[in-house]
Formats: sequence, C-alpha cells, structure tokens
Amino acid sequence: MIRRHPLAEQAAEELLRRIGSGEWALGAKLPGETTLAAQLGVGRSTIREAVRELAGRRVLESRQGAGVFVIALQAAEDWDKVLRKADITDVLEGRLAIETEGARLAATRRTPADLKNFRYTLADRRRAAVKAPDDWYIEADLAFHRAVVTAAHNAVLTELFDTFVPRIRRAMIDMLKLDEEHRHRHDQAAHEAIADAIRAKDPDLAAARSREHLSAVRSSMN
Amino acid sequence: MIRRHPLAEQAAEELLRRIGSGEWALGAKLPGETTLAAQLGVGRSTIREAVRELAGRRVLESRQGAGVFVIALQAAEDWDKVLRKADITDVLEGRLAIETEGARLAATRRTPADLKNFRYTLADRRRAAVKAPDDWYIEADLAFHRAVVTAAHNAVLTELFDTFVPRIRRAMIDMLKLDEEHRHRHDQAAHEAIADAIRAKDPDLAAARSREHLSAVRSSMN
DNA sequence: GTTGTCAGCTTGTCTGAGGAGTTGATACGG
DNA sequence: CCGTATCAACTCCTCAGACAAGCTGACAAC
Repeated sequence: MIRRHPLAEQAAEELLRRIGSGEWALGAKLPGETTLAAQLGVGRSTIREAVRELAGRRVLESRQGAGVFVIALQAAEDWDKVLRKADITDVLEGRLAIETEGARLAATRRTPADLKNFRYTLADRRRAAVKAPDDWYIEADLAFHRAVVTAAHNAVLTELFDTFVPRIRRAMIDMLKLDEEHRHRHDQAAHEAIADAIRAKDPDLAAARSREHLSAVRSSMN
Repeated sequence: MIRRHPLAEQAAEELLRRIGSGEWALGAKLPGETTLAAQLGVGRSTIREAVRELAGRRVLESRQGAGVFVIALQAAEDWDKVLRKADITDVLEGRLAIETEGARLAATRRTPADLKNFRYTLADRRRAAVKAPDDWYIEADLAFHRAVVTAAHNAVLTELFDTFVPRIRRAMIDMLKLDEEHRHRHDQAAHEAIADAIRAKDPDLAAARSREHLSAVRSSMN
C-alpha cells in the first residue's frame, strides 16, 4: 500500500473535514483520544499528532483533563498561499489599495525620520537602476515603497504590505527575466514625485501619484 | 512542579526560538528526533508533537527517512492575531483602503448579479436599521459592504475584506453596546449613495463616497 | 563511468504504563 | 435549602520500547 501522506496528516485532514461538515460545532468537545483512534482505525499517538497539527493551525485546542475543543471552523487563511494562487493582477490591485492609502496618510503623518528614509532609499534606487544586478534593483525599489507605507504610521497597513512583498518580489524577478530592456528601471521620476508630494503634505496628490505609478506597474505585468 | 503549557508546546517554542536565532538556516536539516529529545531533556514523542505543531504552522516539514527541515524562518503572521492586537483606528484605515479601492473597481466591473445583490442587502439593512436587534443590523450592514467588495471581482480584495470582518464585527458590537442611541443606524442614505455611484459606473464618485462614509465610521469609533 | 546493492541512518506508527488536571456527582455541615 | 468538601471517573500528557517504512551515501560489480 502506497501512502502519499503520513497517517497523522491524513487523520488531521479527516478531522478538518468533519469539522467543516458541521459534525462538531464551534466550541464543541471532540471524543476522547482512544475513541477517535478506534473510529479512524489508527493508534492513539497518531491521533495526538493530528490534533497537535490542528492546534498549530489554531483550529483545535486541547486542555489537559478536559478534552479537545474546536476553536475555529476552518483553518485560518494562509495568506502566502492565497497570494501565490491569486492572479498577479489581483495581487497588484490589492497592493495599490494598500499603498495609495499609505501614501495619503503618510502625507499628513510623516516625520523627519521618514523623510530621511525617503532620501536614502531613493538614492539607493537611483544607483541600482543604472548598474546593479536585478535583485539589488528589486530590493531597492521595494525598500522605497516600504518606506512610504511605513511613513503612514499604521501597523495594519505596514503588515499588509509586508505580506504582499514576497509575492511582488517574485513577480518582479519573473518580469525582469523576460524583459531584457529593464523598462521599469527608468521610472525613477515617478518615485521622486511620490516622495515630493508626501514631503509637501499633500494627501490627494500623494495618493494620485502613487495610484498613477502602481497602475502603470500593473499594466506592464499583464 | 507547575507547568503553564504542555511540554510539547514549550519544546515547539524553543525550536521556533532557535530557528529565529539563526541556529538553523532556511532549508537546513534539524538533528534527529532522538538527538533533539536528549538535548531538550524530553521524550521522543514530545519532540514529535512539537515538530508536528510547527509543521501545522508551516515552519517545519518532516520527510520520512530523510529528516526534519526548516521551510520558513518564522511562523506566518496570524492575521486574526494581528488585527486583534492592532488599534481599531489602524484596522479601520486598512478597511478603508481595501473598500474604497473595491468600490472604485466595482464601478467598472459590476455585473447585473452584483446590482441585484446591492438591492437585496440594502433592503435588508434598511429594515434592520429600524427594528432588528443589534446583531442582525450588524450582519446586514456587513453584508452590503461585502457586496461592494465582491463586485470588484478581485479575489485578493475579497479575501482581505473577509479577514477584517471578524475584527470589525466585534468593534461594532462593542460600540452599539455603549451607544444606546444607535447613531449609525441612520446613515442608510450613505450606503445607497455608494451603490448608486457604482450603478452609474463612476469610479471616482464611488471611491469618494465610500471614503467619506468609512472616514465617518472611523471617526465615530475613537 | 555506470549501475546495483545494502547497511545505517532517518521518520512513522503502535502499544502499554503511569502522571496530572478537570469535572460532576455525592455526602456532609450549616 | 444552600454552600462546601471529597472523590471517583474521565480527560489529556509524557515516557519508553519495539518494529515498519523510507532515504542516502558508500561500495562493489560490471
């Protein structure tokens, strides 16, 4: 018999399926380990590992002496996975939403430290656009965009941006590989313009310039 | 001896700490189970459960016969946790970013089915605003907002919105509990206005009205 | 050089034995 | 009647040992 996955993982999937099917409601107590083991036809330690895996995914919670309880009806969305599977267009539109709002807020909240950060990251990007290898250029570009979002001083927006970064990075790598002319290396002016608007404390202008730039990026990746 | 957490969880935390400290790089192979058990002074099955938990969190991956490998340097951000801990102001600004962009895109992509969805959810909300209990009203309100984002036909934006919903719901419950006059029940007009702009295929107007409404919501929750 | 074999490692699974914590029923004192 | 104490039965937690299953690199044969 060939088994693609270990028994413990199969058991975890089966438990997840039963939870999803409504067999056990939110907050309900699962049968004991020995009972479950008998039901699924596996050993007790296998059940324990399955439960432990779902505990790691924040679906189950076991309390010594009391039992195992359902604390979520399904596994929390794994954002890395969602972004990996999504169309790059959808991802870039999500990024646009986060970053234009970030630019808008940054225009009212930016500190002197944020402006200094803009200077550094823009200078880096300018240098990298000319002579650095692709990955340096990509990191320099992302660093500036991150500086903009950071200047919004909103923890949720920053965390959202960081969640998107790996997916965006991969897309940029793929694009630069296909596009020998590195056409995107020439839009330094657009980046300077965004920074200028934030520096000038003009929220609408900052948002507009950010939107303009990111729309162009999205279009170029189709 | 009093133990706050099970040994297996403590072992998982210890492994996570060591990974974070750079003891094992990305892709590196951990010592064998028996070795780890001896190092941490616990039984082999305890180590196995710790590894299984981190496998559930997509940090480790074990391959039979080969070993246990690091596949992520830290646990993926648990968005429920991030949103729970964040200031409600930051959360609502994130929601505003997502939803205004959603409204903008919806104005160009909405289908007849989306418009029908608007009619239904708006009617529900109108009824609930007058006489329904708090939780019905909250669900009706969220249903309309979700309909707007859905009409953008962008899987990432929809998923983002759904991630925010539980946190927003809790905030609304708390607010309605404290505010006997239910002041927010009277802004049905603002919702109709958003739907009208999307119906009229006016992206800028839809975004502006969405922003206006959500700014008001954010201000009222301070 | 290429291929086949295999010994020695690894993780996977089961079982049995206690330890430790929780819960609800029951008896007791007020 | 109510509050409290006790306790038995249940639960999960941890360990140890045994064997199965799978991978890897060394080494011999060709």
